[in-house]
Amino acid sequence: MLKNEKYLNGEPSCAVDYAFRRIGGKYKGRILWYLHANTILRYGELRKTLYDITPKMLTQTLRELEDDGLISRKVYHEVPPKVEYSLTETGKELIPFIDYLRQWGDKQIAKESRKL
Amino acid sequence: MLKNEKYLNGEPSCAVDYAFRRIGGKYKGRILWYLHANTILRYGELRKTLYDITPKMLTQTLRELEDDGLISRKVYHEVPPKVEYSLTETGKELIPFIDYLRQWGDKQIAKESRKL
DNA sequence: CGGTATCCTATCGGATACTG
DNA sequence: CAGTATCCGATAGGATACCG
Repeated sequence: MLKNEKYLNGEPSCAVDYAFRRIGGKYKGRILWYLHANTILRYGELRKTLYDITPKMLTQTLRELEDDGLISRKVYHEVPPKVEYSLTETGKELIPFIDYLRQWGDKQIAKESRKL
Repeated sequence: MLKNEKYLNGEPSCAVDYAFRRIGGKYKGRILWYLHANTILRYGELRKTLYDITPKMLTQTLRELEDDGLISRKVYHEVPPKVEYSLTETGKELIPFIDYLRQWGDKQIAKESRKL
């Protein structure tokens, strides 16, 4: 398990590293979580929910998640256009972990506020 | 759960974000995982295990983890010096989650290699 | 509505040399 | 052994304007 050094230069050095590369980044965790909570979200809805994201970052992040097979993108060829995002099966497998992390985060935030 | 927008400018916008900030970064996941697998590791042992990390990044990352209460640092005032790192109770709470993520990563890596 | 394009800056992380 | 210090390059992310 240790010394799992089969990947060199640029490749993940272990599965933990591999996974973190796919869900790291400033907004990926939140996007996955919000998609889980709502099943389907449109581009504009994601933008409102993530209120502090720029369109550039939102598009970029959504593309990366799509390329990594964590979300799927459904385009409706209408006017005005409509695009829906949802979790893939692979993406859904990450939800228990994100939920666990969220609970842990809540606990730490509560701890911190008690100290103030 | 959504619209958890009590944190503005610089503060985490939700617990998912909060948690990702603490375990994000290029090496944090691996460090936590290796410390769990070995219980205690010295600075040089971590450096060898993370083989691709520079001393600057290792020290910096360890300090951040320590400041966030995820690991503890024990200094032996000897010559030559000896410093041991281990997980705190709060840090240990993250292990099941990291392990889940690691298994997920392993599965994806296996999937990818089947496609090649 | 759902994006692109362009430009810019700040932070992250790397290389290397040095120290108590 | 366990770090610091300094400098530097890459890249993640932000601001703003525009487009089909």
